[in-house]
This record gives sequence, C-alpha cells and structure tokens, in this order.
Amino acid sequence: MVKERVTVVDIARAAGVSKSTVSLVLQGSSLVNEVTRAKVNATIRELGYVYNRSAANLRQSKSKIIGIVVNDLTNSFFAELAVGVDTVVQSAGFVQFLANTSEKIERQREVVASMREHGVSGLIISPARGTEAADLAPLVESGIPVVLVVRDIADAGVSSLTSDNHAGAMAAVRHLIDRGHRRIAFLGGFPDTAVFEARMRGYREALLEAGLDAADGLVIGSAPSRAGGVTAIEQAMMLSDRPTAALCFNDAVAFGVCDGLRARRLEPGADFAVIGFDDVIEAKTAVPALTTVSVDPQGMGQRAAELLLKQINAGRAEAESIIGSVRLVVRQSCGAAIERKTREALS
Amino acid sequence: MVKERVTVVDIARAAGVSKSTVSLVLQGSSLVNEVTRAKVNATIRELGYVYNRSAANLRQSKSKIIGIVVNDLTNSFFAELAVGVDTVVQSAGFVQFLANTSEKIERQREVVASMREHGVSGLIISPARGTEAADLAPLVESGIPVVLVVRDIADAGVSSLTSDNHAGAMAAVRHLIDRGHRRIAFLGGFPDTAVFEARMRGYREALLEAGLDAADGLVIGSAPSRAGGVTAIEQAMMLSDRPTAALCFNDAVAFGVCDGLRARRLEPGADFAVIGFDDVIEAKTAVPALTTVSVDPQGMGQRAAELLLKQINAGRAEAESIIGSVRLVVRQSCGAAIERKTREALS
DNA sequence: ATTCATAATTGGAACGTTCCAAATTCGTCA
DNA sequence: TGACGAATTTGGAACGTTCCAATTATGAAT
Repeated sequence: MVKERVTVVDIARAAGVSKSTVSLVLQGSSLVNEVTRAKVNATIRELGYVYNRSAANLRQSKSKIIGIVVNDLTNSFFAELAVGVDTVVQSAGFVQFLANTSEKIERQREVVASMREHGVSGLIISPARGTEAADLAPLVESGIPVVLVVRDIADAGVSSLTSDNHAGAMAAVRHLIDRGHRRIAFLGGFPDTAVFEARMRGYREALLEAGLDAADGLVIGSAPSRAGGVTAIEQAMMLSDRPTAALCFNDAVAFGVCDGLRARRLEPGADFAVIGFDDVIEAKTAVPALTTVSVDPQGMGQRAAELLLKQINAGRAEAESIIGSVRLVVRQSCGAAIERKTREALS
Repeated sequence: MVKERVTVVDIARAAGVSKSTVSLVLQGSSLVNEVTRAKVNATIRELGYVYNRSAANLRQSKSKIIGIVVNDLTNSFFAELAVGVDTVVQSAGFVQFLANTSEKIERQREVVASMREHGVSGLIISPARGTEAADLAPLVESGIPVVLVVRDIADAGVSSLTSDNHAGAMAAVRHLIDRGHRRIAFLGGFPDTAVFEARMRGYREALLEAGLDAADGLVIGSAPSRAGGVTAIEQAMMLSDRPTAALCFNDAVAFGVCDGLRARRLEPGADFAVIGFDDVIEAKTAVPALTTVSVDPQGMGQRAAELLLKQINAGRAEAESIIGSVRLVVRQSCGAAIERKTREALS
C-alpha cells in the first residue's frame, strides 16, 4: 500500500513530453499548445499526481503560505477574525498557518520562529500582551510583510490595522449620557494594554465633555472574559455610590456583566444599562440584545488579509497604519433610560 | 534591505567545517564533538541563519505539519477543539494548518487538496455535512494518517474520535424525568447528521424506558446555533401541549433557547428546564449556569492530536475508533439547584 | 526553395537540505 | 612504532520543482 510518489518526470514520461512542459502546464502558462496541455492534464489525473509545494518553494523562494497568530482563539472575536482572514487568503490560493499563543510571549516566540522556518510569505499577528518591537524585528529585517491586528505596537515599523477604540468608547458613553445616566462605569480588560488605554481615554473624555467627573473608582479592570465581567460588576455593585450603567471592555465582559446583574436580580437593559465592544456574533441574538460598538471582527480579518496580500504582491510596501472606523449599534441592553421613562409615564 | 538567504554552506564556511557537520548539529546528533557543536551554534546565531524546512521536507519526505480542518470555527466548540489540538501538536514540534470549511463540501475539497500538496503528515478533520468516505480515499491511499473528530463517517477506514452521544443524551433525559418532567422536547440540530441521530436516539430511548411516548412533534430541528435555538423554542411553544423541559442539540442551541424563553418572560431553570450538550467554556459562567453533557472540546482536541501523532510515528497504524465518555454536569438551567433549595426549605 | 518570425518544446542547472559511504583524526594497546 | 577501533568529519548524490537559454517545429512571405 505504500505508493511511491508520482513526480513531474513520471508524468512527462507517460505523456511523452519533457518535464519542463509539464511544469509549464502546472502553472497554467499560455506558452503550451492546447492539445499537449489536455494530454498532460489527462495523464496527471490518471496517475494521481500530487503537486509538491515544498519542492516548488525551494526553487522559487516564495511560498503560498501566510501565518496568523492570535493571542486567544477561545475568544470568539479572534475566532471570527481568523475565519475572516481564512476566507480571503484561501481564495487568493494561499493557505494559513494558524497558531494560538494563549497570551504567552514565549509560545509566541516559538510559533513565529516556526513560521519563519516554514517560509511564510507574510504574517498577521494579534500580539500577546507585552510583545515588543524587538520581537518582530527579525521578521521585518528579512523582508517578510507583517500586519498587526487589534493591538498596535509602537515603532515596530510594520503595518497595523486597529479600530478606532477612542471614538467608539466616546460614542458609547455619550449615548449613555444622553439617556440620562450620570454614574457610568468602565468595566473589564487589562489596564496595561493599548486597547484598554484607548477605550478608557474615550470614556473619560466623553464624561469630561459632559461636565461629569471621571472618578477613578468607576474604572474596574478584570480579565477580558465573561468570568472577568462577573467579578467586575460584583466589585462595582459594592461601591457606596453605585453606577447605573457601564461601558464594558468587550462583549465577553459585557455578557459576564449581564450574568452578574441577573445573579443580583437586576435585569440588564431595564435596571442597569450595559454596552459592549466588538459586536461578536452572539451580540444580536442574546437576550437582551447587546448594545455594542461594532468592530466587525470578520471584516477586520478580511481587511487585514487584503492588506497583507497587497504587501506580498507589491514585494516591499512601506508600513501603513489603518484605523478602522467603528459604529455604535444600539440594541436593548442599554435600554435603562427608556424603561425608566416608561415607568415614570405610567406612575 | 533585501538580505539574501544564509544557508548551511554559509555557516559551514564561516565555522570552518563541512555542511554535513552543520546539518548534524542542526538535528542535534550525538555524533558531533562538543566543541564543534558550540562553534557551529555560535556561527548560526551570529549570521542569523534560519532553517529552511521546505528544503528539508524535500529531502526526507516527511514534514512537521499536520492539518486540521473544521466545519465551523465560529462555533466555540470547534475553536476550543482547535486550541486543544494546537497545544499538543506544538509541543511535539509540529505546526498546524488550520482551515475552516463553513460546512461547504467544495471548500473542504480544496483545503484538503491544498494540505496534501503541502505535505502534511497527518490530518484531523471534523468533516462538513455530507462528506463521504470517497472524499477521504485519496488521503488514505497515499498513506496519510487521518483522524475524524466529532463526526464519524462509515467505512472510511480511518480512525475516529467521537463522543458517546447516545449515552449522554440518555443521561440528560433521565435526569429530567427524575425531576418530574413528562413533556420533554429535543431541540435544534440538523436531522441529517450522525450526531443528531445518536443524540436523538438516546433521547427516545430514555423516554421509552420510562414508559413515556416519544412523540415526533417534540423533536424540532434547526441550525445548530444560538439563532437556531431561538427559533426552535419558539416553535416548541406554539405546540398545543407545551413541553416543560428540553434537551438541546448543543450548548449554542441551549443558549438560544434561554434567550427565546426570556423573550417570552419565562426564566430558564425556574419556569422551564434546559440542558445543553458539549460544555463549552461559557456554560459554567452563564446565568443561569447551563446544565449540560460535558464533552470537553479542548480535551477532545488533545486526544485527537495524540492519536494522530501516534499514528504518524508508528508509520502505519490501523484505524481505531474511540468513543469518548461523557458526563452530565448538573448546574442551574435544569432547575436542579432551585428545586433542592426549595425542598430543604420545606423540610 | 529559402528566409524569417513566431509558437512550442526542451535539457540542464539551480534551490537548501539530508543521507550514505568513505575518509580522517584520535587515543590506546601491544 | 604500528595497528586497531572508536569518534568525528566530510564530499557528493539525491529530493521534485522552476527557470533560463537554446532548440525545434510551424507557417507565412518572399
């Protein structure tokens, strides 16, 4: 049962042409006559030939592989990002190496090295916490296009695709203020990340703009996960002067906050307004449907892939930083004000 | 800026040894003297050499790549499965090609072909709906180990790792019956899949065992997603004789069912019992915490990877079918805790 | 018939590694 | 000193492709 490999020379011999001709057919060259092309293709099918990309890579040192490394595939935001990348990358005839770092910088070093050894022709990376420009230096030195997604790294000299976290956070908080909220918390996320910093800055700015003071006590960090959201809201509810609304670091945290509220017999949307960030796929079907700042992870993955492919094809493109715009999607979880108004109207 | 490649010969020249020696060092052979090894390693670092796996693959036709293809990466069950695979595969020095088929058989064909061309030394696949044994035939003929996960395919002649869907469903339904439920629905999932069939059979059998009749009307299919769960429960509630409990096809459906119940002002766990299947990571933090049949997706990914690696190392292992055991994790969505508390209060 | 342009085809030399058989060095023992 | 075995080292020859320069076939124009 151990079949030995069928190679181009086998095909060539069987079809009565030279291996060069077979190679030409394989790459769809227009140089080859229609009838020979047909004959060769027939032979290929007949002998069950499979193309050996390792060999091809060796000769023409450019592979059809791109790498994508994410810090937490378990988070559906990143899973969706990955499928976004996958769709465009696939249809461009590339294939993706996907690695998950679980936020561990050591693991990230390994996988990046491994990808380099495999000759990826480009890399999309959502870097683990604490990644520095130096970690990416070898890549850029060897001329491999890199695009950072979600998290930017200062002075890395590579392209990046982030979203307008600052504007998104401002829009969300303004909305809460418009609805009459005065004590608004910012819940979840690790404070030492650039994304946290940007969202928090937007939150602060919107508060100041409205003449509200941005007390530090209402900013409560946590793991950026559902479980983290639960603990963050618990902490928030222990405050002497409780908030009535919260902007959450991301949707996962927001769901956790909803869970935590229910555990206290508070109905999210009615008794407390919550807004998320990301607009993951579950946001619209959840009950109450989550008001959130839409980042469109899948679209982001697609754009990142397009950017990367552009750089790969261009040979050597200079770094560009794209800040994707973002929009507030108002659904039900921030409906506190409405409910209150209704209640007042009834009384 | 365009650095040309540093190769083993460059290292050899710089270190004053032959390329063979460098190669030996690279593979950590014990044949080479300690001091030369050190010298070579120093040179490697100094010149910034990066190993070229394409070249190595070409020579010793076995790569350090395994492929994993899943039918829906957006579903966190599969995302977790993928990270499970990733962890063990990484630490064995392999790297994974991950592809998402979005349940499209055509896409699956492409990605499998592509992986073959890249010379993966093994493949883990959760096949798209409608995959037949013939689709995998080329793989097995060329001696590439394949392990099916989650969904088995009859007569494919490859290893498979599934979970005991039948027993899990029975346990769940028995539990509901024990709690006094008599009208129990089976919600969600595509009826034309083996997994659906197995779970449904378990559901039926548990009902019959208890002398309840398994009316067809209580089995309602839908997309195996959160949105599908919403529609399924809506349909169930339109029945003249409504169910009081449901076993859901998977956790995503179960969450959707909870959403749908809330939309009707029914509290899952209190007014209606729901049990999921899979035990995804959110199941324990959701409110109410989801009672579910635990399948441990990450562990499943790990076991699949281990099985695959075993076969890769063994050269040619015969197919084995593993049916992972499964256990019911009782949390709050089936009303268990509440009932218990009530009972204690009464006594 | 000859010439010439164009279309098609083709050998061989890479690409960067591993593997094999053979060669070299080294220490030890007679 | 010579011989011998073990420990190291080393030249090629692969591996399966692509690319280049060169060759051959084709057909039209003279």
